[in-house]
Amino acid sequence: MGNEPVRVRIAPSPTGAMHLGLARTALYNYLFARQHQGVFILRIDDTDQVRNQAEMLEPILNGLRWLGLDWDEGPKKGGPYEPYYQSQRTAVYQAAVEKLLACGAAYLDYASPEEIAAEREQARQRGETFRYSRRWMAETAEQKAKFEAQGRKPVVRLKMPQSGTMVIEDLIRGPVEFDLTLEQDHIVQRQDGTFLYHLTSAVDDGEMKISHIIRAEEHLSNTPRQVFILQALGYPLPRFAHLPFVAEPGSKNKLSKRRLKEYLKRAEFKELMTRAEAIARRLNLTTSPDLFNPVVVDFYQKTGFLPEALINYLALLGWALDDHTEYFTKEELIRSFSLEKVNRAPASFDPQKLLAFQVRYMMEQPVPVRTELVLPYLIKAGLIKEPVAPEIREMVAAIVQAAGDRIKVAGDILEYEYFFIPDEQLALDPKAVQRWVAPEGQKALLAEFQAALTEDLNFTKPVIESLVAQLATATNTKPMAVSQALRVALTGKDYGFAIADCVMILGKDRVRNRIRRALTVAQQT
RNA sequence: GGCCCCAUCGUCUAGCGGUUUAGGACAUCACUCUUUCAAGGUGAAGGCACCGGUUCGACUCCGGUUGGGGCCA
Repeated sequence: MGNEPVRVRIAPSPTGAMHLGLARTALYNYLFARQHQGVFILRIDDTDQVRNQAEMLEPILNGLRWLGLDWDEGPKKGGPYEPYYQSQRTAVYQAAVEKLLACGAAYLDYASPEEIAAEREQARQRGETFRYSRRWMAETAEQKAKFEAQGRKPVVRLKMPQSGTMVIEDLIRGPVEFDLTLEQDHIVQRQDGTFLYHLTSAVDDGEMKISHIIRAEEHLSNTPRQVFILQALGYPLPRFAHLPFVAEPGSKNKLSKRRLKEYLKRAEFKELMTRAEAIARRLNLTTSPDLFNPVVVDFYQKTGFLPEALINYLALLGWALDDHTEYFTKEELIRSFSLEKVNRAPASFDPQKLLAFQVRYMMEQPVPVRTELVLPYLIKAGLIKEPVAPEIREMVAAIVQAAGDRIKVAGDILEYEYFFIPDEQLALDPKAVQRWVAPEGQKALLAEFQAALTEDLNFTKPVIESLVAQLATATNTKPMAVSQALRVALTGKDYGFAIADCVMILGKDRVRNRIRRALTVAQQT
C-alpha cells in the first residue's frame, strides 16, 4: 500500500441520532486520516429510503461538526466521487452487478424462497451446513429462457468460490482466516432491482478508492464476501481494521439507545441522567429517550459538555498510548494515534469517567470562557435577557468563579437560578428555614447582620468574611450558625458555595431584601 | 446450529517471557482539611476466567475448557 493516499470513510445510515459508537468510529477514522494527511469521507448509507431523509441525517452532520470531526468529502462538501448518498448511486451499482455477472463472479438465480428454504431444511436434516446447490442458477441465455418460461424471476447472487480459505490481514486483529466452503452465495440484487448492503458498500469503497476500512467488528464476518466483490471488480484491496464495540456498562453488549432504561439502574448512569434532567427541566426540553439519551452525542451538546472532553474520553475507549498519558488535545491524538494500539476487546462506556474528563476540561477554561459557555443556558431558561447587560455578565462571571468545579457541564449554571430570580420569588426550603432561620438565636443573628450592612459599609469579600466571624464570636456561636442562616436566607438552600461569595454576588440591596423576607417567612412558620 | 472475534482491579487500560510484591486513571472506602455543599490532601481496598503444555522462567507463547460478543442462518 506504501504510496497510496490514505482515504478513509464512515458510512452511517440516517437514523435520526448520532450514537456514541459511531462517534468513536468517526473519531478513529478522522485521526487516522489526519495523521496520514489523508482524506476523511462521509458517505450516507440511505438505501433504505427513509422519509425525511434530511431531517434524519441532520443529527449526524451536527454531531460530527460539534465534535470537530470535519469530513473532507461528502454531504454539503462534495468531492470527486459524488454523489455521496447511496440512494443516488444506483447506476453505479447496476453497472457493478452487470460486470460481476459478465465475469462470472455472480449469477442470476431463479430459485423461489420456498425452494431455498427446502434445501436449507434438507441440509439441516442431514446435519450439514447449508450451501445453495445452484440448481436454479442461469448462466446461459437458454437457461434463462427456460426459467423465465416457468414464470420465475431472478435475483443476482455472488458466485463464491467453493473451496479454499481467505485470510484477512486485519490491522487490529492480525490474520483472520475464513473457510470459503462455508460461505454462502449471497444475494447482491433483489428481484425488485434493489441492491444489498455488501454490494453497495464494497462497490463504493472501491469506487471511492478507500485505502483503509476502519469500522466496527460486527462487519468482520462479512468481510470475505466484500473482498470477493472488490477483487472480482478489479479494485485494489483496502486494508481492514475492525474496531471493538463500544459496549454497554457492565456487559459486552453493544451499547444501545433502546436499552437506556436498564442502564439507568446503574448508579453511574443515573447520576449523569439526574444532572442532565435537572438541566432539561429548566430548559423545558423533552426528556424522552428518543431525544434525550446519553447514548447519543446530541445529549452532551444539549447539556453543555465540551466536545474536547468527549473526544478525549472516546479516544481512550478502546485505545491507549501508554500506561500514563490520559489527556490529549486533538492535535496530540492525531500525532499519537495508531491502529496497532487499538484494543481488541469491547470497551464499556462509563459516564462517570466521561464526566471526570469533562470536569478537567471545564476547569481548564478561564472564567471568562466558562462564563460565555454558561450564558446561553441562562438565556434559554429565561433567567437573563439578551443582549446580556455588562453588569449581568459580571455577576454571572462571579457565580462561575465562586462555583468552581460545581459547574461541571455548562448547563449546571441553572442550579444557581436562585441568584437570578426576583428576591420576593425566592423559594425557601422549609426544612432549611426551620433549622437555620426560625430559631430565635438565628433570627437575631440575621437581624444583627442586617444592621451591620450600613450604607457606608465597605462592601468587599474580606469585610463580609470578618463580619461573619465577628458576629459569631460576639454572640458566642459557631461561624457555621451565621453562615448557614445567611445561606438559607439568601439562596433558600442550606448548601452552596462560600457565604461571602453569595453575599457579594447578590449585592447589598438584594441581601437586605432577602434577609428581610426570610425573617418574615420564618415568622409565619 | 455453523463460522468468526474476544477475555488483566467494578470500569477504561499499561504489560508485547525474567526490570512486576502486576503500573496508572475513573469509581469506591477511610482519614484529613473545612463556615454548609463541593473541591483539595493522604492513604486503603480491589485484577491476570480455568486447565494443560512449551520454557530454567509465564499475565505475556501454544492447545483446550468455560464465559461473553458478532455474523450467517
